[in-house]
Amino acid sequence: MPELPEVETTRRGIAPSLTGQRILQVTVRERRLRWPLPRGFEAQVAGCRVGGVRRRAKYLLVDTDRGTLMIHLGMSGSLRVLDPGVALLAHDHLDLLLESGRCLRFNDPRRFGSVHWIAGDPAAHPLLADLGPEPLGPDFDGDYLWSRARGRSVAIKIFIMNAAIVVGVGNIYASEALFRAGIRPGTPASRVSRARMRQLATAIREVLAEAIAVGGTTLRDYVNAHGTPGYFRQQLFVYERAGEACRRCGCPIQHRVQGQRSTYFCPVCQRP
DNA sequence: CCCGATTCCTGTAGGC
DNA sequence: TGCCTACAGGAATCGG
Repeated sequence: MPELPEVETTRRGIAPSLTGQRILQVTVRERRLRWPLPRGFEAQVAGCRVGGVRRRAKYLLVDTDRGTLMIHLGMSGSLRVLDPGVALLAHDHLDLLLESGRCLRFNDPRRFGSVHWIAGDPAAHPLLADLGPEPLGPDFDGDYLWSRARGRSVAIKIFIMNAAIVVGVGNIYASEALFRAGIRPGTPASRVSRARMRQLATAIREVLAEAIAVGGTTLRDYVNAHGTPGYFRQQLFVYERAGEACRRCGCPIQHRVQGQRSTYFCPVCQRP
């Protein structure tokens, strides 16, 4: 499931094939995505020239000379750059035909993903306007996390998965970062010390950077722009390892449901 | 404001 | 073998 590292890997994969290209044709096969694709979308996008591809949180922003195409991969979405003539698969919802002859194809079985056309300033879009800082950017550190956690009783794992606090941290990397920082996922955010918050911020940055370096995590569906999986799965310490031995201390990894999400932790390495 | 619950969707896995 | 159910989850939205 695409979190920040998978989205960033996708961005790096598609950007060289898109930048400078004119979008010749837009084909929509399924409009019922997370937000329905409006009529007229095709006409707005066709004919645009791509300036570059950015990422904000888990959104991909394709900048063009007329506006910005914003794409979210949801939990099962993928974007691939394909040579002409590649056969359609189930859930291939959108194609952008490029002047190179290749095609950017959006596939999303569960349709939690979305595609928006933004005519104006992307930063002002309602889905982007209230987002917290980028975890790999200059505005994110332990002191920031600690100050935002004042008066918050919510569990620290829920807290760091809140995009208004910090973006891009999903279920996998939240569990992994909390393991590295030695913090129990259920600890109230306000009870995490400033020193621990600094460790947590460092752990979040490190786990995301390491995952990006190996192309992200593939559990089931995720593939990058070239159709290949990511390899961070073999570096996971706790996620989906319930009952298995902790790689640091050997104790069995525990599993809980927290905020309707699976959470994993080591009861020894992550003391209450 | 804060926080927990609900909702969207479909492929997969497990039980019988 | 086949049917049914539970589960996976990003994030908006709603209700308390």
